[in-house]
Amino acid sequence: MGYYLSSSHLLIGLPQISINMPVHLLSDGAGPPRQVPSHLSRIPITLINTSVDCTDRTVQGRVVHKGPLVPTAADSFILKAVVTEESEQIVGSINVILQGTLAQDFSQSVHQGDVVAASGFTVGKSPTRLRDKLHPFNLQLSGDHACVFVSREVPPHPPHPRSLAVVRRASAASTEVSRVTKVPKYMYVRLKDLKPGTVVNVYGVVVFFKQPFRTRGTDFCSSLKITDQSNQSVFCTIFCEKLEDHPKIFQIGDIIRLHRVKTQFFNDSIMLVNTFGFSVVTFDGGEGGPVEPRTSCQKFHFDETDGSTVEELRAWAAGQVKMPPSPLMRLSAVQPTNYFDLTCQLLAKASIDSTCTLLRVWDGSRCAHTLLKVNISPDIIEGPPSFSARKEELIANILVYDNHVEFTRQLKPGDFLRLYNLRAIPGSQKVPGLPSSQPAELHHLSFHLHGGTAYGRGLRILPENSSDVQELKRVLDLFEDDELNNSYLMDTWSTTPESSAGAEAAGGLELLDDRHPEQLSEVRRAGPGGVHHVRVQLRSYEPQKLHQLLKLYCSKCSSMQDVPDEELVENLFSQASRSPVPCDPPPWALSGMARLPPGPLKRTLSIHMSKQLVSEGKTTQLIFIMGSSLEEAIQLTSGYQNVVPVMSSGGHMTLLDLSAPFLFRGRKRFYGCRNCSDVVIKEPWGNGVELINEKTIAEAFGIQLMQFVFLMKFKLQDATDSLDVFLFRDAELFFGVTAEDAAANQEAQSRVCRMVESICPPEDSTGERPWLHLCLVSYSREDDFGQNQTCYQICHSAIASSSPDLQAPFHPPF
DNA sequence: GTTTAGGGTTGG
Repeated sequence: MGYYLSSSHLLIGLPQISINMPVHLLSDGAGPPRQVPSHLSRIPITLINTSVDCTDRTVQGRVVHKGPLVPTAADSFILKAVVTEESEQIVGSINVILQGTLAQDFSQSVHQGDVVAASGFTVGKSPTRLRDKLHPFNLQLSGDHACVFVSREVPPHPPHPRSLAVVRRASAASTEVSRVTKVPKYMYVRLKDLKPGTVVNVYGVVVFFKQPFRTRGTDFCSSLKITDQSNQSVFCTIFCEKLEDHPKIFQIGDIIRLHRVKTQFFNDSIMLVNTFGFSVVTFDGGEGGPVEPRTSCQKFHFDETDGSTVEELRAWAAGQVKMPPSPLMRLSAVQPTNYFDLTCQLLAKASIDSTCTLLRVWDGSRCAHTLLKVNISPDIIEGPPSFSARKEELIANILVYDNHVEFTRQLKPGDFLRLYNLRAIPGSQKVPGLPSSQPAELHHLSFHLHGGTAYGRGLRILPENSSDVQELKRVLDLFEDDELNNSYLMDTWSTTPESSAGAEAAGGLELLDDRHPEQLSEVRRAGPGGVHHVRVQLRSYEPQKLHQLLKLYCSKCSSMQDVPDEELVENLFSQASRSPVPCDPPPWALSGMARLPPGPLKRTLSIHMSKQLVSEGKTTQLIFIMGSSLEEAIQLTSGYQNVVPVMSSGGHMTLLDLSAPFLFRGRKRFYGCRNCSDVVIKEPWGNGVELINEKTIAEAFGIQLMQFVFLMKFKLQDATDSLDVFLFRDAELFFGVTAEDAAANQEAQSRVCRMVESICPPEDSTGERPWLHLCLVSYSREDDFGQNQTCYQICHSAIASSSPDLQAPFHPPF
């Protein structure tokens, strides 16, 4: 079936379904969206870039990730999704950013797994491309022309006849629309109103649960206890043969909806057991978060009343003091004898014997106590046998016993896990499988997942899209970043402050996540390895000269350097042209003199072009120039797509010193890393290379391409403390501008400058200093003296300005 | 047309 979503809620003259949602059913159908208007032609995701005209084009693919609906300033919304297109071994994935009512509609009506077609989009640089390794560009959908067509897989069976299903059965033979009229809704019984011997539907907040465990019968069993606004708590037992049919409960406070459970008496109280036609859906219990149903069921009823029921239960539970506290702990907080739940990533595992498996996990924080070391022969370890000394310090060895061993067999290194009711045990322990000559050391803390299911003991894999995993990944990613070992981030900032121009606009900062803010003093107390949401003002920032916040960064050796200024580059060019040593042109080159458009030549300027490219008529693709000034090289970019300045060295053609750009493309300049490049000029178009750009040229010349990055230091303050934080990893997201654009383009630079001034108006201006909602991640790094120091970075936060000036989409003028 | 379990920690 298809929907038409549009930010202006356009109906295009087709029947409307009576679902009370701002979504319009066009026609029934399965497979690829076939109701897409015929004037739209499809463009493969892999071909998307900013120089392709995307008017009347569609991008089609499957929604493999759907992010939360995030409120922004000015009462709007933003939602991010990832769409994947698979065809003939080519797989392309691209980030899709939806705004406004389109984001709301998408959030409500589109599920992960749906096939969508998007049109009316604009193409932008993806600020997360370095991190998510997805497409270098993204699709931006907002405004009246943007729309999304949705198609959903045909469910294997017709839905329950009484259900007002979001997903209706599609008939391949017919495109007739089945209208839904006056469908009876599900009735939900309050828990205190349950009567024995009835089959009911209920909603509740989970106050206790066990992950499914194997019974002596044919099924797995989930045990849980739920409560609701009637203040009654009721025990439930769910029997299902398949694990995927069991409730997906991640933590206490989750919301659960049970359909077709029967009531029965046991021990003088009423309880619930699943019965025929049973189905279950769960939701995160966090107030303000997106209402995303968790189910493996393809077809399930979900409408706007479900959304509000979940919200009501969340709000009610948030005000209940009797709700059990969460046993979740970071490793850094764990004390001897604690029982606790742990969210972590599995790094390696080893089967010790039939009753015990070792899981090596981390959560990015460091336990305050010395941890048990388990020496396991490398040949029984699945995953890396060892890690860097720095990382090993964060790894917890967890011994999993008895009934839980079976579940660990399906785990793979890299999985995100939640372990329930772990025990931290101090002192000497007999570890099974270890020779008695190697007893666990005294006073070392060991972690055990004991046998049995008491207190919900167990473990489960958490899906990557869950918010807890997303948060954990941000912490872990930071640790993995080698750049954080780079002392650059710790260098003293030598910039002298200078007064900037008056602030033009008062901006606001919007966190792409809605949490209760913490105070800076709490953040400081918490130490490294955490994610914090704060409400702060920006007291000052460094550097104050904007061009200095752009750096060149090598992802291979993690070195960072300033972008060379114009004078330095000019000098390198004039040095290279001062010694006109003759040079044998390479055998593949045609050589001659350049005509510089416009204006006369100031001196001899020799040029080299590829014979092959010239023979193919591609005369403007690539030019090598020798003896030119910087200015002349820049002029040549108007006539040639790739301009490579070269010089003669030992009779051979070579590049200028790598402090200079090795390539000019339009306004963009590309630099190579001095440490990691091994320059040999070869034909970049060999081996069937069709495209000539900075990547293919760098590869052919043995150059390690450097990236433009932003790096700033902010001093944040609130009523309790002040804190120095870096803006680095998520800086492009923060500014909504890529560093590469800012490097090539004055307009982008001034945009960033205005944004910084809007959140930190100069002292002498009348502008008020806005309060900013920011997400901070804390991590530990070693300083030059071997001391661990806690650092902070702004993550996952973006400027959402109310100023029209800043809000206008940015289009590079070329 | 319904067996299984029916929360509650000491254990390597």
